[in-house]
Amino acid sequence: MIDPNSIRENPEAYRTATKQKRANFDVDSFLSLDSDYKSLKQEFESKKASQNKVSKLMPTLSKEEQAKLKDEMKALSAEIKEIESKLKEIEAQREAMLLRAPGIPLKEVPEGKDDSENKEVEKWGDIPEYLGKDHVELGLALGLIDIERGVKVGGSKNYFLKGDGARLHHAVLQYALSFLYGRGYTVMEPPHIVSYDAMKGTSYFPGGEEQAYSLDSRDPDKYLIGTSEVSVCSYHMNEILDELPKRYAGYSPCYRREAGTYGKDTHGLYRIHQFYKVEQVVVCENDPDISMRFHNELLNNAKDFIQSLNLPYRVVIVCTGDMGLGQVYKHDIECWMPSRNSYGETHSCSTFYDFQARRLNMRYKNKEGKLEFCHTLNNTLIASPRILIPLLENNQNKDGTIAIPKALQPFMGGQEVIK
RNA sequence: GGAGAGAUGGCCGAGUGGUCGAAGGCGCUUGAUUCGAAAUCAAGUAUACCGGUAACGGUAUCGAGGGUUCGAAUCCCUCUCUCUCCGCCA
Repeated sequence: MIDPNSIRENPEAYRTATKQKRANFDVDSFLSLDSDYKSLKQEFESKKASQNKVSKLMPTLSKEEQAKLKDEMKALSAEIKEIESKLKEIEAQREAMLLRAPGIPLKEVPEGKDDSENKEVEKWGDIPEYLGKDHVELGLALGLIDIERGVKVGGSKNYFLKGDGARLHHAVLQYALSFLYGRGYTVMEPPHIVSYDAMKGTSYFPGGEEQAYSLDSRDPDKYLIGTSEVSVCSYHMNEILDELPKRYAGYSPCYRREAGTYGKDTHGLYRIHQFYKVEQVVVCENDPDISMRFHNELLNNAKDFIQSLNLPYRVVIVCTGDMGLGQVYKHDIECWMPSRNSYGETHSCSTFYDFQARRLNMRYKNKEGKLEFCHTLNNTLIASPRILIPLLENNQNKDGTIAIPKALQPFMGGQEVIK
């Protein structure tokens, strides 16, 4: 959520951001509604003030005087009620608009229409010779992945992992949790089913309803999370935090409807309805420098982690048109996926400033003792099974076996090879 | 799923129609006392928004929403959540 004052003070910046992000927001209709809202509210408050004044006087008066006043006050009361209902209506409209107002991208963010205009800023690792088998073939041959049966049981975009495939999947997740624990992050096992408020607070709703599974028939207002960011950020909803920063490692399954993606990335484990993710979440002070520091920390954690798995990757800075509504600064990390003959997105590192914290009503006392909204950030540490694509494909051997990266071996009982 | 009890400030807890943003206590802050501390005493101690340079004034907020009333923390309705008992259950 955007501070309405900030829109009043700097409408042009919001016009630009709205265009850049193709947000469903109109600065000028907001401003006009906002001014209606303000004047109506003032009218309401002054009428209410005179009513309160009389109410306080009432018990000191005689019966006759009271009766006389009551008749007068009846009219005022009716008037106030009418204004109040109008005010409520306009307030709701204003709130709905405000929820769709975009965060303004930092000056570092390149201008661009979509992901094709993201800019590569870093490249790491040598791309190995591709031996020709993709993860689906490898998975089938070694009994690691069974997509056909996944579809039989759960419909399209479903899968089974089995045997060493399932073990590798758990190993990489377990390793990720240990890794973040070692860097001072608090491991969180959060709710997978959340309320509308949590979805709204993290800015998935309104707007992202199509992408979320809803349990609506028997449990209205309950949704499956698409990332533990939703639960973990909402952990401090409506709270005043007395200790910052907070570093969390959220671990959860992620459920995504992937509506509108039919025919896109149909092959293998790239785009699926259910996966697991270890997510980094930071809540920190309301300060651009501090946010930037944490953005780099989160990005570095992810880079260090992939490097320890020895997966070639590149980092791109995400352009204006490919950013989410609330994000002001964002990098993606893409790992090399031989079967796609390209880098594929595996990580997404976002800085929100106070966009989510305002929606979540998550505050802290700053040095002057004043309450301020926190800043929030998040980044993937690892998402699996998508990460199995580069993991299997880049590590395949000529004899059809797969080398397990050194860092994962302890989490596979010391096993070095999948065969 | 059935039956009952409850939700008040940072915390505990009083408050069944008016002068209640809310007693009292705890906690916290400041001052007095003390060599210092404890104890004691005194004062202060919610948030948001609007107006004002400020002092200050106004409005809202007692789980959420609606209703009754000139006036609601207090009465009525709906919902959410918590607790206890019963049933079911990994």
